[in-house]
Amino acid sequence: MSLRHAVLGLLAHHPGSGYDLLKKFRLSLANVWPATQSRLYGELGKLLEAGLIEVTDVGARGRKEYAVTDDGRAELLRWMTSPQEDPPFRSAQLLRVSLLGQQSPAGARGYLHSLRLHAELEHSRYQQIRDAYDWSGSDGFFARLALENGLRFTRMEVDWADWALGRLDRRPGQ
Amino acid sequence: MSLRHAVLGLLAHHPGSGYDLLKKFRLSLANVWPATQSRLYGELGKLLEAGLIEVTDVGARGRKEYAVTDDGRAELLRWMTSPQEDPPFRSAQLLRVSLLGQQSPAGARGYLHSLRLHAELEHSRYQQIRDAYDWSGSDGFFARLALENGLRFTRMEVDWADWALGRLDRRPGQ
DNA sequence: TCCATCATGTAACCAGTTACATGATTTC
DNA sequence: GAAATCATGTAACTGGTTACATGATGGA
Repeated sequence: MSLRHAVLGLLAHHPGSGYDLLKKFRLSLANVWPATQSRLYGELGKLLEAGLIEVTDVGARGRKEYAVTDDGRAELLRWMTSPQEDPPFRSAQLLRVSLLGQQSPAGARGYLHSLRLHAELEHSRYQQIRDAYDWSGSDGFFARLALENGLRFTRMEVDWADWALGRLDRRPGQ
Repeated sequence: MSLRHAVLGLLAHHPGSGYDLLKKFRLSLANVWPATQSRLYGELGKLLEAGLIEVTDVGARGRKEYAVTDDGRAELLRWMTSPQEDPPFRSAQLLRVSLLGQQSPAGARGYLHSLRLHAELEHSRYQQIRDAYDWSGSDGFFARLALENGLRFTRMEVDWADWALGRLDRRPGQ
């Protein structure tokens, strides 16, 4: 249940409409917690019903501006220190690796290669983001931390794939 | 839609009942693609209906032994080279980091500390698994690759947390 | 005989996806 | 006047969770 908290966090930073939030999800939060438009509006409705946000303004074209309530801010802080309720870790990539024994040796090698390539592309994508922005503002500080995590993660994936490919080559028996 | 492929992969390796599979999910696959009992039985039903698996034996206590069909094997191979249909990446941890600006500086530091601690515990848990098993068999080869990914990931998280904490300390202005 | 384990399922609910639907306002 | 953008929503479906429910069998 984290889309809820992403919304609370964004609205705590600055009030806005569903449409405004959607843009933030497409930009800064896309690599961390992507959200679809329909889901976002649904969650805004639930948040409103639960009293965690409120409508502070209704503008042109039916635009509703939302802001967090005190209850919402409390819920946000509660969640901040509750990592135990996070969704369990799942990785289709690692699942494939685990099941690679069902593949031909060439297929297995090919998959590890494609993982390596993908990680490398992601890594340079993150590098571009890093180099394109000015992170000195107070706004960008924590986004920069998250980005660094992405950079290091993709770097790790490339290194790991190299290690795995090496081990596969030196594999005893077949 | 990957529980489906986890099941196909396990059954392709060796036929078995839902109960058998459940044990494998609790042991080897728990860190990669956890599954609940109810979901697993549900998926077996769907797989059967779709003709990707078949019942090869009915034993005591209503035990049904399943095996993959040719269609199932084909589907497994198709999925193996289709990473584009994987679920989108989401991380509640990184979402928290991104929203850490809503916290007090002490709260932010505390959260990064707790992340570091958690990563360290996970790392030593993986180390214990690595040291407790004999990975030389053909069976364990790919599981060992997945485990190494976990080891490197948790290592990366610890290093990243240290880097982030250092940056937080040296943060200009407040 | 009792307990652990084997063994399978259902029901209610929550989170997320894709596709569909509608209409107002601004800008060229 | 047409097109882009602003703006909000609904419906059908899939995947996942927790909790509930039931019963057989083997060994102490």
